[in-house]
Amino acid sequence: MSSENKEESLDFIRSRIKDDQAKGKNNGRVHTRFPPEPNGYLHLGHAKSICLNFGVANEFNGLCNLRLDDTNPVAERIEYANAIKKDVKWLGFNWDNRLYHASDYFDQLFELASQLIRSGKAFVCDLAFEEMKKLRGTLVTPGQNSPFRERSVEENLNLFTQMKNGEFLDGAKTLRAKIDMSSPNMNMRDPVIYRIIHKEHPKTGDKWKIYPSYDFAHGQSDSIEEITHSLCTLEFEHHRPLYDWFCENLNIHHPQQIEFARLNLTYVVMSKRKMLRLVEEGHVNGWDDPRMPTVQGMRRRGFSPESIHDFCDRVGLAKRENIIEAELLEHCLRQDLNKRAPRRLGVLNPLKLTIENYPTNQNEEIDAVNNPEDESAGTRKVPFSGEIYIDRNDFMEEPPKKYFRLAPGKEVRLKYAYYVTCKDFIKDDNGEVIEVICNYDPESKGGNTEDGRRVKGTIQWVDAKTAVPTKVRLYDRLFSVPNPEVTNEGEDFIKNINPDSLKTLDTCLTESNLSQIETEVPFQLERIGYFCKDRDSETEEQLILNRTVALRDSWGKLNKK
RNA sequence: AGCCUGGUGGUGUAAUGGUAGCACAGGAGUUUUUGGUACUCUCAGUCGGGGUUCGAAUCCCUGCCGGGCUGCCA
Repeated sequence: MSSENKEESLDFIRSRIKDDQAKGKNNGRVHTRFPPEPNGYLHLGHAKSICLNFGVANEFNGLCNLRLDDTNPVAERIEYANAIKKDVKWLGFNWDNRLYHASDYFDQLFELASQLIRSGKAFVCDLAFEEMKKLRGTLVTPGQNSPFRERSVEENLNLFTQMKNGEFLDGAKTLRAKIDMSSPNMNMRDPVIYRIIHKEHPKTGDKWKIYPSYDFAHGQSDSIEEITHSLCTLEFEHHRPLYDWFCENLNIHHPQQIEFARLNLTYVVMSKRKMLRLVEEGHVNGWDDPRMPTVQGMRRRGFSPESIHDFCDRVGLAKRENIIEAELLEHCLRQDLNKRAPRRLGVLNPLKLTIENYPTNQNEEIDAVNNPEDESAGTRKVPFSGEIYIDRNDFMEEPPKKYFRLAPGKEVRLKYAYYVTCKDFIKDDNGEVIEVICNYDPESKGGNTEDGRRVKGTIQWVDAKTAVPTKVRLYDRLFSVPNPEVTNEGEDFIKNINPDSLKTLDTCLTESNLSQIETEVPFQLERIGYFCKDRDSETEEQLILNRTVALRDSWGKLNKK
């Protein structure tokens, strides 16, 4: 029954692939690819596509290639290509020996273009950019044929070879497919398939002076790699007729292009162009800023690959436009971290707490549970003494109703340690509380007593002598509105940046066990949130923590009302 | 304006002619040595109008609304 339900709830792409496989299309073979252009860093939207393509291959007993779509040397860089490979790997996917580049196929692509010329289906056009634009027509009016459309095959072949040899300047000539200038689909109005670019290519050096356009490179690369299902986002829908036209007219293996809606997330922007602006204008500290939805940013923030997989599984797959609520991402993150992240103690805004009746100069080691969700994580020793720090917001001189924490005369449990009762507190000249004086109950070691008395409040603490001075970066949403694209007249998304998306706390204290924590491996500071060590800790020679995500806070929520 | 495409609770996604379900978010509660977690309950939906049918989210017609398309970007 349950497996039946599972089958029924396949997304539209998977059910289509399943049908194809059942019908024996491509001999039941399933082969996908993830084809990023190496002109920027991967983001969560790419992660969705990666999970889809590699996931489908995995589920249908097929393969997925990684292909760098490097057909335009003007924008592309090796640096990006390397980052892409690293990110895909980090996400946990394996392309084995199937790393390809569109540029691997430049010879074959040139030959395919020549074949098109020989069959009278492509021609060299001398029209300048503006003239070509003019003749293309508009959305509602048909275009006109290029005056160069009827050149002979021989002339076309010669000119194309001359283009290849670098005998013309950039933009002087193009190779165009000969399709239909009156097509309602602009992509079919004799699209350019090769353009002249005198620019060194990261992979092929100065061998080529002409480069294939997306439409001519992408589908043909799919075909060469014998891809069966070419999954892409909705904006390529109008290109599918062209994709199909090339395969048919070249008489080559014909993969099926299927389009799906791209991922959008609230409180961020997900386009390369907009993200570039954030970086260039200094609104964030680079592509790997933990506030960025890039794979590298998320990694630095403390996201696990598993949480991203889970998210990509849950966002679903369809053709309708969507904006996923950031809360879902946070949910996936917390769910993963909750069961795996070790617990530690720390205070963000330290307030001194002195235990008056604790024996002077006594020290102890308290046993603390590493993860209540995972018994195998065991316990650790945490130093304790009569001088500790608690978090400033865990003490109130005049507590509101239902405040379970420390206040004059009230008793709380120091997590894993003892019950303490507030006897007094000290203020400075500004009226700010600077120290809390307590007595502890020696019988309450471990956090409970034989008399079974109920102590509702439990707070975290750190030992004054051994605590590690720590800098903490509290990250919040990059934008202050769910959809940053929605702006007033004359303004743009930059206006919607959340001015408080990063707050740095310099005087935090964390338990001594944190000194040997690994970079980018998240842990939980109990009652606060999940954090991980930032790589800046090395250069600044101080423990620097990034807040991955806060714990859900029903007390804070209650107070907002 | 033309062409393509889509419209199911707040959000996302199922149900393909037969009881509109799931998740997140919201609300209420139980448990709790994290105001965390877990668990329970709950709020809330088929874009409108016609038609076909015993029966329509699903099929047909029509209207409305959203997205995309006039790069030698991908």
